[in-house]
Amino acid sequence: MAKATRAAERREDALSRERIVDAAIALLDEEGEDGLTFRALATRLATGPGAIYWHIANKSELVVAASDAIVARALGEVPAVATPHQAIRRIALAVFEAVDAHPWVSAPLSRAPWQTATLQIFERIGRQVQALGVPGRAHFTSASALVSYILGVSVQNAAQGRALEPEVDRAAFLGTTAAQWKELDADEYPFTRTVAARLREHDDRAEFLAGIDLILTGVAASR
Amino acid sequence: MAKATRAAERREDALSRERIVDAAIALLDEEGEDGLTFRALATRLATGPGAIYWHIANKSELVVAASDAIVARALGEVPAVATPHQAIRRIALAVFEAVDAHPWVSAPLSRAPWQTATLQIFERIGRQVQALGVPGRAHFTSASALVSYILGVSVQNAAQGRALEPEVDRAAFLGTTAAQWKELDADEYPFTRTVAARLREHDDRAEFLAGIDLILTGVAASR
DNA sequence: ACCTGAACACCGTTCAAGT
DNA sequence: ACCTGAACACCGTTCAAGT
Repeated sequence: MAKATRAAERREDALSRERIVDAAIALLDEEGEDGLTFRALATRLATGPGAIYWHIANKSELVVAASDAIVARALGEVPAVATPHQAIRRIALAVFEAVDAHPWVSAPLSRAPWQTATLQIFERIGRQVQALGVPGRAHFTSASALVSYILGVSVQNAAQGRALEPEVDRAAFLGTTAAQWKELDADEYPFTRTVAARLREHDDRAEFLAGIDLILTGVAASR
Repeated sequence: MAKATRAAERREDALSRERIVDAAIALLDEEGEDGLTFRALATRLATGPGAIYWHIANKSELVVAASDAIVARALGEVPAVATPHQAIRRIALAVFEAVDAHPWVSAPLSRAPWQTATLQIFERIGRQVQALGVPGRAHFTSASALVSYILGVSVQNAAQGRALEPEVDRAAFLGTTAAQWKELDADEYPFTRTVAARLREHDDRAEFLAGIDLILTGVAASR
């Protein structure tokens, strides 16, 4: 190891990929997607914007690394449970809540497919699908469907949260949306108008898990 | 109607929201997401960038309007079919293929929830769910799950396509990915390694529709 | 090897001035 | 009412120069 490298490692304020990613996560959480700029990040790391490029290729790679870290952390905290069905629900919920807490994860998750984060979710879900005891040829399809659904809902939910003014609470928001839906054109939106009433008692997490159960029922039926 | 307005309407090169959105779609299709700038758009419309702001509030609204147009067009072309199950597959496939052909639709679709496009898909799917004859309380959950899945897969698939170099064909890409999956760490990715072989015979559309069938099986079981 | 920060080549958006 | 285009306030990224 070169002398210069060791010296840099010893300084606790030395730049590193890890420190940069951590600072990026903090910035994204505090200021939102638009808050992450190389200038703001450099200021936070007490350096110039150019320094970051020695450790990371570009902004896209930085955001992907940040989202990988969030997903890895979330999956690492999923507790072991008795049945594969329960395990799948736990993994799904962990992803949902991670994206809900860090809405900026949506962008890399839906922009960079089969990155580490997606692959980790796929792997974790896939193992439980295997454990369900369905035929081998159904494994890939079932795991893919579950992962697509999980990502789809999580991304949609995060967008919902982002669109909301912070001071508007969920109940008020659902009430407003329900009212809007009821005023839609009766010929164009008959279904939406009919289910608008149901929106008031809407529970995102419960609805999300109900969808998981729907898919798992379908998977079980393929036995 | 004011004289000035009528005069403008008569000139075939007069600016209008519709002409702007059409030009934006063309630009997005030809140059990709980064190709849409107010300067490029203004050049194409033979005007200055400021002129556009008279008709459209900002870039976000423009991209949402463009994606709404794409989805509306795609849904408008879905043929009527015999069974609700078949109809749901057709609607799903129409969305999938629209997003595949216009990958930039992904961004507004996953960023602006319950915009016109999402609502239209929800409505169309919902009507067919009603026709399936499941109990009323299951309508909302079933339609939501289907829409989330459809959007999830479509967005993920579009990202896949965008990541690919244009000259790399699908077969070669799947081969490379399968090879990469097989070289993953055996302890960390046992499932992914196992299903890697299946990737070579992977058919995106077939896999997508298999997922739809999975959910519909689950919906039917809730009767 | 790693850091600095000015500079480059862009953006979206605004706005005074025109017609 | 609608259009023009210069100007403002930013960006991500590069790179010569430093240590």
